Amino acid sequence: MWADVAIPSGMEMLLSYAVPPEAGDVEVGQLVRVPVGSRKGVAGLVWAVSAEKPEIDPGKIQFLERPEGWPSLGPGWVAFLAWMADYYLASPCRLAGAALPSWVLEMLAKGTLEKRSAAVLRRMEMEIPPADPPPLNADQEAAVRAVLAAGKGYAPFLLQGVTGSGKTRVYAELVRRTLDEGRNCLVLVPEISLTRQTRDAFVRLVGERVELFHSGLPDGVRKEIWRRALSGECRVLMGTRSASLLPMRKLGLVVVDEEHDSSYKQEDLTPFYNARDAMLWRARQLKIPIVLGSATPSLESRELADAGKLTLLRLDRRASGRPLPSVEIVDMRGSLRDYGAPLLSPRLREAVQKTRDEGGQAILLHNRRGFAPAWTCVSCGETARCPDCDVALVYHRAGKVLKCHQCERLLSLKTPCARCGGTEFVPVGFGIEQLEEELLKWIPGLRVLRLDRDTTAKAGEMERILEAFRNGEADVLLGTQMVAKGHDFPRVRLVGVAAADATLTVPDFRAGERMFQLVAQVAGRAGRGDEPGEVIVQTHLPDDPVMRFALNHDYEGARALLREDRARFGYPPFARAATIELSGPRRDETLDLAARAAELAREGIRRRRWEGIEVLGPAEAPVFRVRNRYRYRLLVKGRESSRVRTAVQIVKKELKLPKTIQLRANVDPQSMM
DNA sequence: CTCGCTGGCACG
DNA sequence: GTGCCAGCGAGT
Repeated sequence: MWADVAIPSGMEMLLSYAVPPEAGDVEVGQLVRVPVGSRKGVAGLVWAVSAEKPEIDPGKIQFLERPEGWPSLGPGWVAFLAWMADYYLASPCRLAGAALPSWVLEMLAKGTLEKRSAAVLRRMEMEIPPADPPPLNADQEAAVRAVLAAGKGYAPFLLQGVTGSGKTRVYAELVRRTLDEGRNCLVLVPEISLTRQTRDAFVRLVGERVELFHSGLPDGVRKEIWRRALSGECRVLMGTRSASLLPMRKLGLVVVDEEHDSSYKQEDLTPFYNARDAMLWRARQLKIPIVLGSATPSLESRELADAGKLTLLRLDRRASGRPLPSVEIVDMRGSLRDYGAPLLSPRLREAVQKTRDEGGQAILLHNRRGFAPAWTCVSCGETARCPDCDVALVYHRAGKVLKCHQCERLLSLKTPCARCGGTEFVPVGFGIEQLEEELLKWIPGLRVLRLDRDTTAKAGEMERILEAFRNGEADVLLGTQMVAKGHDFPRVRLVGVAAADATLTVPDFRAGERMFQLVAQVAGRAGRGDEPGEVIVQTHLPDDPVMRFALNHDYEGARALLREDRARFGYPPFARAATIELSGPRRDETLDLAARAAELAREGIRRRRWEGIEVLGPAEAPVFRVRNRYRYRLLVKGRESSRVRTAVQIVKKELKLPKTIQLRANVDPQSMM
């Protein structure tokens, strides 16, 4: 018996090994130790088994070793990873690397099975109050019944419910029913920042242990969850993107909350995958129901619903019966001249002040880190740039540094001007630190907590800040993107968006959709308690049609408009796309290879006589140089995903790359270039 | 002539 | 990914 083994690494190929007679039968999904080159005892995952001898030099074949005490992760789970590898054009080895935590690999290599730490177990203890869910309202009841009626088998749903309509209540009911049948549940949520409170609310609704899993948790805790997922002890798992790769046993239901959220798509590290789409495949494989939920479904999902590929369930009324909060728009054109405060209009300032004076809380959102997005030389007008990347350095007043938001490199404020050597600079533009300062200046004594990547760099800081806000230790929670999502603070009466159009400045076909989702989500934050909510949106584009729809909570209107644009320009959901990025230390060499890649793709398409598929580029990436590597991109666009991916595969296979040049393929990219 | 670094490659 | 070997430049 022989086995093809994936070695968690950057390797392209599987390696074949002989199964020693004493190991008995080896199953796909087993963890093994194998020799690789001169290294012995490297961890690997059995990807395939065969009774036939592999077609390689028989002298090369070595034996694998089956370690004691490790259960198999299961052929089904490996089939899932194999689908991911195939669909997202990543090697099995990469998938094994992404899905197997580093501690598994280390313990496997060392051959020691560490025992569980009492401290970790103590930390993971939680109080489980008896379930105390409010009764389902008619809409919720109908949604639950629709899912249950689908019975056993693959059943995908899109639960479109306005903010405050009680989607969570529906999830909880479905989870309870699934647990009653002795099956386990996976609930995906978009960001770390909101997992704990969502979990706590969920525990009360379900009356069952709900494990949390995300990359911000200590290693020991993740280790224990992984173990419990695999043993089937973990009955309800709530986690972020990475939780989709856990080897959950007896899975009977998947929920993907806020399915439209872009954080489900991993695009910084390979494999580039979308956990939502991966879970759709997984649910089909396991023949179980899956519920994608959102107040503002992605155009893709909503289109699938129209096509009958997802069953649309709707919750059109708020559970409380209260109307959606009114959204007020403040025209910021001329704000600097008129108010002297570029981020804080008098209207927003008064609203914050009033909220504070009445004992309420406010959430303010501004999606720009730092104090000023530019640092400009007064003598020659040159803007300070990162030496390694093609971006302006951001002035951080709190840390008294210039920061590159691409590579996080720090530079001293004393760094002389690259053009004229000048040493005097002025900050230009307005970041979140500036809004913080304006708030403190205009509203004396205001207690502000800032939540952004810079204040939450330390582990646990995010939770601390959110907890402090929840405890009423501040009047205002001021944050970037991360405060928009799903937080449910009962005392929040006011939500303000400082610059709602900031997302539109990025050249991206999803910019409009993102702005709509942002404003709609944020609008849903206010007035969740007993107080009516107030939402103030500042913008330089008060007449933007997407903005108007967002203000009126008009999803259908926005969808119709965005859909028209996408259809006209041939973007998703009307076309499928993939990008190929080539990066290298030398500009011309990288461009030559990118051009060659484009040629190969076009040639492949021509040879197959495929119509309706095109290759655009090479073009410079939006940030051309990062960490001193030049980046060129190709875009492959077509009606069928399989053809688009095949075109990319042709390039991956046929393009000979020098070691210094990197190729990264991105299937279903978040943005086109 | 040897030591040490770097790049390219194979690993079953 | 990682170790190994070849090839080359600097030092004794």
